[in-house]
Amino acid sequence: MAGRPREFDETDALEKAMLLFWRQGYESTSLSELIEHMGISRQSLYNSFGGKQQLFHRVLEHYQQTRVASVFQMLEAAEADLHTIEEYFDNVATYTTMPGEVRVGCLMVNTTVELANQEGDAATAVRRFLARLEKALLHALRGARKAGQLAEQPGPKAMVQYLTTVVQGMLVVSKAGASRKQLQSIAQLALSSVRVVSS
Amino acid sequence: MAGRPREFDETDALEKAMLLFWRQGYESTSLSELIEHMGISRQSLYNSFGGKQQLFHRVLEHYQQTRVASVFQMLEAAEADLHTIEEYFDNVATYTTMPGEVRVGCLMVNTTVELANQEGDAATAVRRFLARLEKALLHALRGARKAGQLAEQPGPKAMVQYLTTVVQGMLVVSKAGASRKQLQSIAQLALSSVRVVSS
DNA sequence: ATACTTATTGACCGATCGTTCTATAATCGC
DNA sequence: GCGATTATAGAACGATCGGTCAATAAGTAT
Repeated sequence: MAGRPREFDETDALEKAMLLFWRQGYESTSLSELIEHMGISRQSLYNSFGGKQQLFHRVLEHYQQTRVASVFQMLEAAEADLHTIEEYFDNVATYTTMPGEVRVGCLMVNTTVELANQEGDAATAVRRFLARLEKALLHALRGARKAGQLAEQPGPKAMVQYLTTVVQGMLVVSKAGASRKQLQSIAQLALSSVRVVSS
Repeated sequence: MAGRPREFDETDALEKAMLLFWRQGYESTSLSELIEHMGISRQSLYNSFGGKQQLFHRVLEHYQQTRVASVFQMLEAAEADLHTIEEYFDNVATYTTMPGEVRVGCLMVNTTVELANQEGDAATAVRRFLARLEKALLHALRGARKAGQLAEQPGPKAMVQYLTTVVQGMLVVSKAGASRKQLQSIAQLALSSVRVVSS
């Protein structure tokens, strides 16, 4: 038996909550701000999402579905190779430096820095995300190796950890104001250290 | 004319406040926690430091004086070269993964992610720090160039931005649980992409 | 129409936030 | 000793925090 119908779209509300958490972080975002920007009442937030922590958890899921799922798909495609990884790095350089936008960086990286050492629900989510990214990059690197695009040294696992580290560094310096050009130069350099030396 | 003397050492109190902010971030650290760990009264905090924001500003200064000044000195020494930079990267890998310790990362990087897009006092401090680090690395890179340790490409400025990016990435992944060995491998790889190719 | 279920609204909860006030204590110059 | 000055301790400030309660509204099933 159904009761009164929702007056808002849950995904819309999640999206708006995400934008707020993304900009301000978890602790700095209050419930009052959330319900205002989500356009729902306090009670509706609790009915639909359970509370701040659980809303944040849903937000992290929503972020991954809407912002990074396609990237993972790209990196994990059968034909993925070094060129795919180059494209990914260029995306990072471009997306994080959109002119006129506030530098919000990456929600997962921001959350890592804010909550990774608090052993909560978000910490494990963030760690899973990182493992997932490494897995996707590893797949693309294997494709690159088959295509003869990779240097012999170092091994693929070391390469993966290196590339993810550089990406996270890029997202931090972009928050500090690095330009798109600078980030692209950084990406170039990172990739040159895994690319096979050739003429 | 002097009044009643202080019952605490200001530097000691700053150090204790720093450890708290370092572990928990700015927003997540309350005045009640601060005065408890600093061992002073609420009013003394306001008398001596002016309030939470201004205390945090003092803490950032204290951090740089006690934690990074020696590193800058090292990198900016007249005889600094690629070996000095290697040492610096190894320090980063070691310090951030001390066994048994909570992964607190670097206070300046944490603050960058938490407050860099809020245009406050901390944002400018963090930006100045980053510029300072780049300057120090640039000096060491010039020494390395003179010693014939550097690759021709890319230019020193691009190298500097690249290295600072990798360092910040290392500090993020260390918070997510990367091991010392992994960080050392990452550091190795970063340096190999600026080192001159030789036998 | 009526019972049941769910959503919305807005007041309200105790707790804690950063900050300030008040009163007392300890030191100085005189 | 006596004001002047500064530090301390603790209560108290309004505001806001995350979270809940009670009343009302809007649907469905019978």
